[in-house]
Amino acid sequence: MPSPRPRTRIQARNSEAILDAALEVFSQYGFRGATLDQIAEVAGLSKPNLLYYFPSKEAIHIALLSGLMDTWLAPLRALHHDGEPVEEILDYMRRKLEMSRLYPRESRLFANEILQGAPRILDQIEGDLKALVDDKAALITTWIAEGRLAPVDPRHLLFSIWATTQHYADFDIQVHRVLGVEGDAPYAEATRFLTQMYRATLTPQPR
Amino acid sequence: MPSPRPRTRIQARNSEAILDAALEVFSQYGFRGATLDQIAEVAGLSKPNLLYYFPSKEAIHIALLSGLMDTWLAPLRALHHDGEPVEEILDYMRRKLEMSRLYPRESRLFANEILQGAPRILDQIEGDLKALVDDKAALITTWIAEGRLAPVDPRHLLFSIWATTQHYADFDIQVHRVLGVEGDAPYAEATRFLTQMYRATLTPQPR
DNA sequence: GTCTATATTAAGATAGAC
DNA sequence: GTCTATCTTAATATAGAC
Repeated sequence: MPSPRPRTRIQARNSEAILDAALEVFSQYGFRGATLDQIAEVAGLSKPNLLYYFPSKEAIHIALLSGLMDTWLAPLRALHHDGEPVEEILDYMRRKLEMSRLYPRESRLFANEILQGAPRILDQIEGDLKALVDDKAALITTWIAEGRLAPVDPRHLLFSIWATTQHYADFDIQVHRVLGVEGDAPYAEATRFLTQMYRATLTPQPR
Repeated sequence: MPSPRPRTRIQARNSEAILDAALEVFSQYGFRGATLDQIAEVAGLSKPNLLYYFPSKEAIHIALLSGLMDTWLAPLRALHHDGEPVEEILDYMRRKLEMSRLYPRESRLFANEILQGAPRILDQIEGDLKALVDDKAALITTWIAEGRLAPVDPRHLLFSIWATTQHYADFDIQVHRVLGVEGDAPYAEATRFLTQMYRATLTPQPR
């Protein structure tokens, strides 16, 4: 679902600016905590002009969320059966971590939505997301049965990958303050640590 | 820091009810997204009566947060040097997971505060939390040097424990919908999975 | 397409009766 | 201590000029 009427160049540019500003504000304060004044300020437009492009505050929020789930699931969709299982899952984890690094605002928007009870994406969670998880859990179960992966609970494995990777976007500020650093340094360290952890967890033990 | 003037029984009971209702609402919608009307509704009191017990919306929020950090750090403080290292850390992880199960609202309040840039607890993050993490990271480093723990990055290990355990409170609704279950069942499964994962990660490999 | 001005509702907070 | 009524500000949204 694209943003409304992006026909002329100026319309496309302003729609973009509004969605970008809205992502900034919604991802930090949630739907109800965000205000159109803030979004207009960040977008560099007047508040009525915002509502010329989108019919309401909720319409802006929905426009942001509608594309989000697909983007968020893409790394998991790319988990294929043709590679070496441990490395396949490690690649998935690293793709997810890279998403946190490149799109922290999208991660926080998603986190805010879930924290508030997922009122606008519950259907997708019970539909697309659950179906995809069921599918990939079956693949992981197959790998385990073949002895190519240590016997782990596939769904909780996926939860742990989501949790550990999204943590670096959602709890960004805590990570930086506790480490006493700025910038992307934590991501390099996290890649090493998480690779080590999941390799140890997933590598089958011949005994 | 206790809630204000809990002298008589009725005052104590109402203060309790307000804080409990506020926890419910703030943890779901964040500070700005929550309204006094909602809190009053949940508490079963009138809005002016709320403001008889607390001087402002912010005062209620601060009362909730002020005790939260200590509660949240208690499990980590209890990580001692006298046990067997792998089991000590597993115990810590399980204490943290149990906190998520028993106090999901507190976990979400904390998550909301961090997502919004931690405006009211940044000092404690850079102070108490960082100091505690530095202290326990040193302990973990010692264990590693003694060969009693696999060589892992101690701070990212702690981040991963926070992320994986808090996930079951903060993303509660997603976990339940994806698994297609209700109640505490996910916690039992998570305990098994996370115990397995951290044991594999932390057990030193003699080679 | 964009703005100023404004209508309308909701939210935080207070006054004052009981 | 608790309520109704109300003040004030802020927020969503619209009207209408340019």
